[in-house]
Amino acid sequence: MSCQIGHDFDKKMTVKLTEGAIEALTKGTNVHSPLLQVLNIRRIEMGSGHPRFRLMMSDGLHTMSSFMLAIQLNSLGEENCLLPHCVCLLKRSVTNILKDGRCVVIVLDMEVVKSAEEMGGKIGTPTPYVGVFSPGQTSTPENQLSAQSYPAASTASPHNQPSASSSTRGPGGRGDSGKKTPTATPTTPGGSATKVVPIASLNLYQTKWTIRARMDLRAMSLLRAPSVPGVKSKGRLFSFETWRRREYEREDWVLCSGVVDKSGEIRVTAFNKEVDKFFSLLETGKVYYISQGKIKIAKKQYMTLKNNYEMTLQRETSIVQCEDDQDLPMVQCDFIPIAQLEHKDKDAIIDVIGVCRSVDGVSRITTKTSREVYKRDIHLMDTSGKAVAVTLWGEEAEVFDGSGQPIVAVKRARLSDFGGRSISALFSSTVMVNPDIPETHRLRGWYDQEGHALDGQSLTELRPGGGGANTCWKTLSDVKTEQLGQGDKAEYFSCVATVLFSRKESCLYQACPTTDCKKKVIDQQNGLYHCEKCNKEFPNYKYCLILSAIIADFSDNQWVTCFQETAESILGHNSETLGQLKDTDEAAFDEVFQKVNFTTHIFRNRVKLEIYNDESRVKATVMEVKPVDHREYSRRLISNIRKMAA
DNA sequence: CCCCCCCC
Repeated sequence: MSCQIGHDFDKKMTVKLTEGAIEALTKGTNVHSPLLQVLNIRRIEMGSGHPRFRLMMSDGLHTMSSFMLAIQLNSLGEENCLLPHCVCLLKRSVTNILKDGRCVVIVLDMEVVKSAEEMGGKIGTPTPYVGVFSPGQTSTPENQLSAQSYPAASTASPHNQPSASSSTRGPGGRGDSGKKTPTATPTTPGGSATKVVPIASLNLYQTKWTIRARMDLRAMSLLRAPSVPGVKSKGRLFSFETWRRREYEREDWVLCSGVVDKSGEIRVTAFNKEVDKFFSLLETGKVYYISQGKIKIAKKQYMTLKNNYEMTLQRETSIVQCEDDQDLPMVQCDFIPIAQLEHKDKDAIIDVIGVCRSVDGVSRITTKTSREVYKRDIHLMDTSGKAVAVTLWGEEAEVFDGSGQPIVAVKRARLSDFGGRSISALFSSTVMVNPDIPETHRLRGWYDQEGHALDGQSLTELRPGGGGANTCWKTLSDVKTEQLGQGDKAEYFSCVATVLFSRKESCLYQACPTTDCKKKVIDQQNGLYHCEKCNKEFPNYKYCLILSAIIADFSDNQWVTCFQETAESILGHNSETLGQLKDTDEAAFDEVFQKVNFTTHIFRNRVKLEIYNDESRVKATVMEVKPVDHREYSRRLISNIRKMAA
């Protein structure tokens, strides 16, 4: 049947919606990418959590208003892409049947194919769908769904028929029965309510249990693994927040979290379908009833939570929010004062908290197994005046922002003996920036009042000269007295130095226009330029830089050569702009070089003995130019003074 | 069903 269009034939589009799709979605039968029309959209504020968008959709035959946008699609709602009457392709969704039989379709991926404007009106005369609900239910599900209840509850599977509503009862015997909401009454799919048991009592043999536990989603991590049959993939670590920002992708997903109650904690893992189903329903720090999870023995080597078992979510698993959760503890940390780390064993799993007083740069390293990974050390100090380096990995290292000296807590990190004592964040660690706990406020007050003035003694021994682990700090006179770079191979050092002079003459050259080729071209005097490296002729060239400069610190000065990137960052302009200035505005070009004088930077230099016409001399090339971090620089100077005084 | 936490 073709769709019916309204009265205004000349303005409206003809679109055939997927009639019967709503019935199929609620029944959990297969329906492939149905075309649906948005009839209404409503934003629901969720208090502390993300707002949620609820949609009334039509398939031309029926309407249903319990479509929810998964949080990762919130931008569609926020950016007004889903206006009433637009037509959408529902690419991925998951249907959840609530305890009382109401049905919620979580929209995981959806594309607007016709805008509201193009459509102009409602297609056909769809009627509210009432098909699958329990006998005796008189009203349509949409007017019963409350903002409080729908995101909290999700039953086992899309195919689970909502027959349990009449036989549900509370988890019995707990102190929460008085204020129970309808969502806080978990049942198994069979309809039998199960007893709430402590996490510590979970075992391999009993399957009819319900736990009531706080979701420690801050510990949630996701592995995304390309599904290549027969190939065990390494996967990749994502932080919870980062995943939320990502577009949903058709890949294998694994989700880990911890849940805790008074008796203990257990690791919870979900895979693909269950990730789809539960991920956008769960919130950090909320309490849920969980039943019908699969209990397995945890592998020792990956056991960082205090439990010999772990749980995998499966098709039958039910997770239902418990609103009345005051009695359950928040996720506990057992912080060890940094000073005491000296006495702890290597490889101990510990919780640590401190002021992040400095942050090293992010670096990309190659592991023994040729894996590339980001790494970043941050330095935490606590009221003991002791400090320690904490290594963050992967995306966490990449995005970490230490501005404003935040309080950083790391739960379940591993103590390492590298450099004396240091700490490494693990897959199962939780890194919290300014967590809202008393320790944070105590440390903040201490640091702002007195701690900031402390030099702080680090348990992590830095390499001679201080600074970052890889940084070899030298004064310019050290470089000469130590005869750095005079051997066979090049040597590298860093210094804080000031530009005294930079040579504007012949700093620009005509280079091959090919991307990544910086070879000087030969002007053929016929309008063409030849690149010997690419062995090609071009009608054009680009400007590149070789800048000679004198840099100086208090001890000495040094001629250095800067190539493209470092020259650009010293001069503060890109080579193309400089080339144009040189050709069009000589005075402005000169001024650039004037302004560069007496600017101070961190230089990382390469020194190597080079031989020209039987004469050898050390040539210094600038590899990297960075702004001076005065706080860190001062600390290093103080530390050097101490060493000299000692 | 993941499972790796790496490097200096």
